[in-house]
Amino acid sequence: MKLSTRAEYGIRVLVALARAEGGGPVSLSLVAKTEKLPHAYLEQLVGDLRRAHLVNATRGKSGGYSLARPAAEISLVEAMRALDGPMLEMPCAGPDNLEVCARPQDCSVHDVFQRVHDSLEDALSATNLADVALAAGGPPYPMPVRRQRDARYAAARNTAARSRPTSTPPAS
Amino acid sequence: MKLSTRAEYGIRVLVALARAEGGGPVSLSLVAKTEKLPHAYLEQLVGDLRRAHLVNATRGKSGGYSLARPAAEISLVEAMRALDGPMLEMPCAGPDNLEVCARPQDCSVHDVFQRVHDSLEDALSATNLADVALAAGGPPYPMPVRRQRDARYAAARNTAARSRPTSTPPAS
DNA sequence: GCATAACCGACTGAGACAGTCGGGATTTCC
DNA sequence: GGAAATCCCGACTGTCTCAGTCGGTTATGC
Repeated sequence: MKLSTRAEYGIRVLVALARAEGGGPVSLSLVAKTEKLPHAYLEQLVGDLRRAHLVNATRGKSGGYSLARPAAEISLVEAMRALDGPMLEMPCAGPDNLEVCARPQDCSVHDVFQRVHDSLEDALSATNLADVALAAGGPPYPMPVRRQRDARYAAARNTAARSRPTSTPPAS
Repeated sequence: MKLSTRAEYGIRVLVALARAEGGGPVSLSLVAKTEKLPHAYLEQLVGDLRRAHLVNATRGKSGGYSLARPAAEISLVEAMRALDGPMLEMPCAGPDNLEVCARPQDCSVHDVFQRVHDSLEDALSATNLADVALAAGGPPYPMPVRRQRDARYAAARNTAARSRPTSTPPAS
């Protein structure tokens, strides 16, 4: 039962964005440097977050990422799913993977893992990014003040509107 | 967030043993056949269960495995730990892995994952094998009736008493 | 002494994970 | 119109774990 670095790093990025909420986009390189994480790798992860409509991207110089919705409205379960696929993947658990159980009438573990799955999901959905950002405390995320394109929760000009046929299954 | 087959199969075996409780040892080949699981692989897993003192083994013809304690006293969290190592492994979560967090004063995710870890553990420790075996319902585990060596919860003649220096860290 | 069981260590193929790399497309600033 | 900073994307790669297999040894019952 291991947590992937994808999930960890991805959530760190989201928390960073939450702490910078309202202050215009934050560049990935800044996050990478501050959190001491590999930039090129983060690009992959944050791509998933964007495709899941959790963050918006702004291209070009002085661009970066910002949360697509207020931090208080983004739960960790969304983040985890976007980053890591369905929770507790296994033939007999979770509404995510609808695989048919190989032992139909007599599966001894079906119910248990369903319960475990649910409690995991509860714990994650009960927490949102604002909570985490707040709990992280400390100084707000370092952020160079600069003219911003008034892009607070701006329309998602990326991804959604780009006529990409949204052929993006929520996760790998 | 994936559940290993180790955990799944191992718990299936334990449930099988729980359903046969009180009826002498059950051979692995029977379990493997009934549950349609690879026998050689199960041998590995059940070895871990034995080293964790969750099952007792009886060698020789008409031997097999039985639970080391009453099913009602074996929680799933024990089983999971024996089979799969610490829950929710990651640098910032759980009392199991005491790794030092790389971002001491400012780790934004420490608390969250701690909470997730705890709720996972709660869910698992709240359930014991007797519950699962009962919930599995259906007919009791198929089991050839045969003379038994009065080995209900017999002293753990294996493993523990064999002067093996117990150099068995709970998991890999 | 033979059949059946637990035990053990070594081996292996496939796939995931954790990145890296090189380039392309956008936007801003000068 | 550059130059620079950013997002964006696909391909590649080494390492490791997972899921099993295999061959052989030891113990027990008949």
